[in-house]
Amino acid sequence: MLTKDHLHNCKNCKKRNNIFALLNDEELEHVDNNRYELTFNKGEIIFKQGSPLTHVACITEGLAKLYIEGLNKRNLILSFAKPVQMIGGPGMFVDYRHHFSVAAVEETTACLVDTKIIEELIEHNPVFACDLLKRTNQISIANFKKFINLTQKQMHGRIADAFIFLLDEIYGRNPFVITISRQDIADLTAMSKENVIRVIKVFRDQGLLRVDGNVIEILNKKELIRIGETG
Amino acid sequence: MLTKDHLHNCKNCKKRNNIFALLNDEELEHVDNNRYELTFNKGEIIFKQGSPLTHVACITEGLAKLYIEGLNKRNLILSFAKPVQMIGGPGMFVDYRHHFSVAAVEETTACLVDTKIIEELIEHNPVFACDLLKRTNQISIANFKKFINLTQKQMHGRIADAFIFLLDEIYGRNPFVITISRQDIADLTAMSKENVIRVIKVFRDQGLLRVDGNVIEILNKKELIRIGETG
DNA sequence: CGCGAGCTTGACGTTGTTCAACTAGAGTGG
DNA sequence: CCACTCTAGTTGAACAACGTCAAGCTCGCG
Repeated sequence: MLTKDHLHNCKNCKKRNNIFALLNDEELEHVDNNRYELTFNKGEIIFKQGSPLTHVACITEGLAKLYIEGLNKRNLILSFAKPVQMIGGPGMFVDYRHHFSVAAVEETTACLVDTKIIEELIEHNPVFACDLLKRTNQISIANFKKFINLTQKQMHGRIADAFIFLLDEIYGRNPFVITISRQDIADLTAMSKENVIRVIKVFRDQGLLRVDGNVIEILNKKELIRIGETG
Repeated sequence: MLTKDHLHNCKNCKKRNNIFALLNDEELEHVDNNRYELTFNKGEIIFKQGSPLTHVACITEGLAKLYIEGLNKRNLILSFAKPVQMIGGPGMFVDYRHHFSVAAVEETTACLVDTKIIEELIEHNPVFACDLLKRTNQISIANFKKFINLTQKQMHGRIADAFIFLLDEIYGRNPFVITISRQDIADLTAMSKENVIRVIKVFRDQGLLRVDGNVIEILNKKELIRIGETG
């Protein structure tokens, strides 16, 4: 399902990532000529860990999860990508492979841009290169926080963090309908799905959350933040 | 303790990082004019987490640990840096702060290069920029592996990994004298120092290691690798 | 000789996983 | 319209993994 009808071109695109604002018309057109826009159904794989890295993805619609396929079929969700976010592989300049998988959590459309184009831009447009380095660094910093979360907090703190994250970074309103599964929350917090459910139950009983199936309402954000901070 | 006597200049330096081979004479001289070489005693802080990021460090002698200061005075060691490795902060282009601390594990000497110089190089030398992106990506990939290690392996697997790492990446010979403490191994593997000691004892009793104070000999590397792989 | 820091050990309690069973809801075919 | 099935969610109980606490040890150093 390839189409360029939906968005006429990168120059006028309302859903393009900020980084493309750093390009001149000629460069933008070059990107435009080397992209594919396509839509993935819920659950479908966008990038598969281990496969060749040939394109970066820019999410224009929906929600995708970025996750490492670890030991014994266990996954670890690194982050999510929603519209306007770009997913660039760390395999660039290294081994040109994907080091994590990306899958659509909801129906998701993405523009795929050839990595060669990105590399050309890096080489010829220093501002673009700096911005990319900035983004890479921001991801590194976020990963440091994640390291501490996963290794030094216990379950309650990790789940509290997760719900604050889902509210502030993903769904952006309260109450919200979660489109990710309990297993996804487990993969995000590195715990078993059974314990995810148990901790949610505790929070619900304490009046911190209202949970009705997939509808979640954060009732006491401050307390959740406190739990997340103290571990 | 500032000196430039030890190494006459960057151009002839035998201990410079490969990345500087990508610079021309003029650029190298620019670096040379904006660096300080200094020596840190064992235990001394080279960079402090949270402090302003003004320089990157190139280790020319000794061994340093890079660690996040987490919750309740607990640290997490991200990696080590030994001679010829460069330590560049992820705060560059972001908030210009250090996001981890760096401390000398042994007496360590380092060249400190102003981040402004590095940024100028990135902007004017695309090959340098690409190489830096490559390094950043390699670190990201290593961090993914660390995520899986810390969240999906249990203590025996993590300790086995740690000793293989110390042998292959840090000390490079067998037997070797560890200059890091048990607490450091604990911070590296995200476990308590008591359990580090207990697992080492098990490995010793199983004939995988010989341990005499700080002298370690890997007796059965294959089995340790197997334990590390299976978790 | 005594002191202090790092190392070691055992006992104990807590945290978190696993396993098995059960439930609810969404699709599917007769 | 009703079984049937499949998946996600839920619960409880048993168990394993891991951290904490307290005590004792070793060794270098003043």
